[in-house]
Amino acid sequence: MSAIGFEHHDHASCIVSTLARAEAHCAEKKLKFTPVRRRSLEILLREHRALGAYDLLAALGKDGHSAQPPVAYRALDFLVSAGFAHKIERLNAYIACSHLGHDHTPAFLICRDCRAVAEADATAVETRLSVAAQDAGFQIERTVVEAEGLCPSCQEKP
Amino acid sequence: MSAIGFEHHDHASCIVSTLARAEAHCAEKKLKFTPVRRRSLEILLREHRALGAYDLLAALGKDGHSAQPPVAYRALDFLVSAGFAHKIERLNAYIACSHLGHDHTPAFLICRDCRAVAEADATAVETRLSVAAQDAGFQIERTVVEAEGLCPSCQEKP
DNA sequence: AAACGTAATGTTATACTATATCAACCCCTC
DNA sequence: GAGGGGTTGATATAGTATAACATTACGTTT
Repeated sequence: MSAIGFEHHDHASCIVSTLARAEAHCAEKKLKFTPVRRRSLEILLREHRALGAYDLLAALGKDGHSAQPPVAYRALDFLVSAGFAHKIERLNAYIACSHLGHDHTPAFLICRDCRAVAEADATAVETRLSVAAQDAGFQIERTVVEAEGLCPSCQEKP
Repeated sequence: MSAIGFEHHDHASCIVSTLARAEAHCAEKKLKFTPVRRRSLEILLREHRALGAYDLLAALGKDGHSAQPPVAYRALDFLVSAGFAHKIERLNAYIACSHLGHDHTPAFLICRDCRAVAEADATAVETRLSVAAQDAGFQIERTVVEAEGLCPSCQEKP
């Protein structure tokens, strides 16, 4: 498992290429990548951290979009259902997907100090859970795996 | 892994024995099992499902306790930190622990239809995740594992 | 027994998260 | 160019959670 999020990378090009992939995905699936939706994804990518719906809303407001809560929630719902973003249940916040385009079950590593979030792969975890759930007759549709703790840099602080 | 929650059991005796174990645990650890806290656990046990803080609050109100939100949240915080209850992040709700007394990392199976919640053991999941996180330099303190889907009885419905 | 410290509770107010509802608009198609 | 489905705009309100401070309870020290 490799975790994306605690190391540096070329952020500008990551934004551009992710937007391009999102664009392509929408074209292929006949989804409407409208201005609000596109702008919302841009904001999530640019911030590169988990944003609350109201944080997104404020950012949208700054560039002239309507700033009522449903606008943000709709955009987030779209991004999540399209697989462009994930909701972090523990934080009631949303983050751009780090593996856009790949089918995956994400696990999140959440730093309780700086709130940084890394996305890791939880496919193995989900598989294991799924088999076990079957014993109980339960049919899993979605899995939330979130670990809270300290990221590398916050472990060094006092 | 065995999941507790989707099958029938002797509910009355389960409540009594769990309360007794909680009592003993508090005595040993010098924790104060005050009336509100005890009553809150009783309510969670009796309902045997995930309750929102305001559901608990309403139930507390019915038997004369003060019914301001902080009362419920404080009681829930106590129960959770003592290990008597768990928070289901996906539902913003709380449920009495099914394995009180045993040290464990729970996983929850949440039915999206009837909202029933079963508690399973996620120790293996957590171990696996923990090792993997170490590669990223991340130190896990707490893990949330929640699976959403259909419970046995809701799979049979149309 | 009185004074003190700490933890728990009571109470008010407010912050934060999320959705219901309905009207207006856009685009596509027939 | 009329109808229909999906998106957006806007208002209102529901649901979840905590800050802040006053008060009470209780064990410990003196």
